Amino acid sequence: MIGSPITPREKDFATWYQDVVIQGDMAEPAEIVKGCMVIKPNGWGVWERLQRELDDRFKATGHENLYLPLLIPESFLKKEAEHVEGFSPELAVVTVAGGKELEEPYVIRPTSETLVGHFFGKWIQSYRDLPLLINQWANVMRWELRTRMFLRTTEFLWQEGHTAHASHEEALEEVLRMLDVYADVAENVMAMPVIKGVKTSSEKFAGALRSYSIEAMMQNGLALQAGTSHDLGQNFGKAFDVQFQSKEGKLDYVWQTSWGVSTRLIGGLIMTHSDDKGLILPPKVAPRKAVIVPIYRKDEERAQVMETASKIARELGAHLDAREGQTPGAKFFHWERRGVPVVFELGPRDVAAGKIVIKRRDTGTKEPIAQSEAAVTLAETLDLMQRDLFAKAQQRLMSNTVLANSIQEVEEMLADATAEKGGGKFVMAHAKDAPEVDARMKEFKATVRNIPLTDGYDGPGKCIITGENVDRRVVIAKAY
RNA sequence: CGGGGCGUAGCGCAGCCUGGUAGCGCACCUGCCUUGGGCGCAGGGGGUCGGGCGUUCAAAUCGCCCCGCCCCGACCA
Repeated sequence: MIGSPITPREKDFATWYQDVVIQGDMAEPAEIVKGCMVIKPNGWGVWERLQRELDDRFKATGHENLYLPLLIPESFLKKEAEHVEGFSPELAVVTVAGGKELEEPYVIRPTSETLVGHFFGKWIQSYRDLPLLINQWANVMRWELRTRMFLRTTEFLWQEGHTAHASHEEALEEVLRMLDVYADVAENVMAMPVIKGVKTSSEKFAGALRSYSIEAMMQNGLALQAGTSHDLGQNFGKAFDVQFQSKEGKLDYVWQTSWGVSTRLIGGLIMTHSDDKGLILPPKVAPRKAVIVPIYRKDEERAQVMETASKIARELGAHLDAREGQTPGAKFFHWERRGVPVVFELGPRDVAAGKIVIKRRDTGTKEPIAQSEAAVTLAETLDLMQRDLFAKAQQRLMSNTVLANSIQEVEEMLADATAEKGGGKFVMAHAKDAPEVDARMKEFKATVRNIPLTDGYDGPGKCIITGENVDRRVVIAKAY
């Protein structure tokens, strides 16, 4: 329950994560619905902020929101061979409705490429209809065998962007543009450093030509795919007969893209910043940036403290914790585990001196400041905390990234890494995008996370499995 | 689907082996007292013991069946 101790990261990282989610009042398992969760107000508040940051950027890049049905005719999924093969194991299917067996079952959307294909076919006739840039905020369902709150649940929330273009070049630009948007939000809003890259063929989205991802490193060194952007080529255009007439009067299939991030981001956020005391939220995503805890003994002290506290709370837009019957100590713990970036303490001594104590969640540092400077100091502190959190995460990413020049080295470096015990690393090695390479990695439960878009190392080299030349090192890690 | 664990008050658990009609901590309610890092004291409310069947004078406890949840693995954003 809320108020219970939090398992230290050292002892068991996976349990720590669960504890932080629950103690931080972010979410709880929906015990009555297998694999699903209840996202509580503190967690939903973070999602709302992420949504806004993302949505603003989608609009700024010319996209419009719409909404498509939750149910998809089963036959739609089957139109793209690779797509149906990839998704069929995890589909939930509606076969009975209104008390009758349906003639054709509906699948609950696992993603909407097929519906989009159908409607794009209706909406697109000529090159004048292109590019078509849409996005949907929705829930999707994938029947996962193993779930973890935020990281993988049966039902989850996301946005899925879908676009159609007249040329492959233009589509590819879109794919990379949106990957940049994701990296921007991850790094500058969530303070979570990521590596942009291309997925290997065996890890790509079912039905795509190529998939791109941003990969983040959690505190246990495991990788988390935090966002994906797909170059769908003409695969869905052909499957759903989405043709347009070019300026020259020729018919051609459209070039499509799709891209998405989900509530999984919140899991990444938690595993990037939080500590053994609970949640730590970067100021830009925190539903409550600052809370004031009043301290008093007698009634006359209470009156004075509360008057000053509510005045400052109004000025700062901070939340005043005016709950009666709770000691200040209990309140400090309460806000600490919920990840509030800044907590102010205001007692009789401070009121008398015209001061207030400001405390930072991430560092735990506490200092008295003049009340008149509270607003400025708060703004500075939030700004500094945002940057410090990013710097700290980036430092961790760098110090846990290692180079390897043989498959044995890679295997050794990742041998002890698990979600519970930690010890994960990003191992940079030369490796080809080939099935035998992925298969070899799988033997020790690692994967090629992606092939970075920019080479931060020593350029070309020989693949550690096939010996063939490849032009850069790839990210190999164990992942969620 | 395989391996492990667990279902007893809102939450966390004890009781079960050795049957006798349910208890502890936290939370909650009332009063007093306290308040600069989880206050204290006193009193109080709250239970189909996951479900079904069976054994028995008697089942939380023994037996059989079922259901659910969590963790670990195989699949995956």
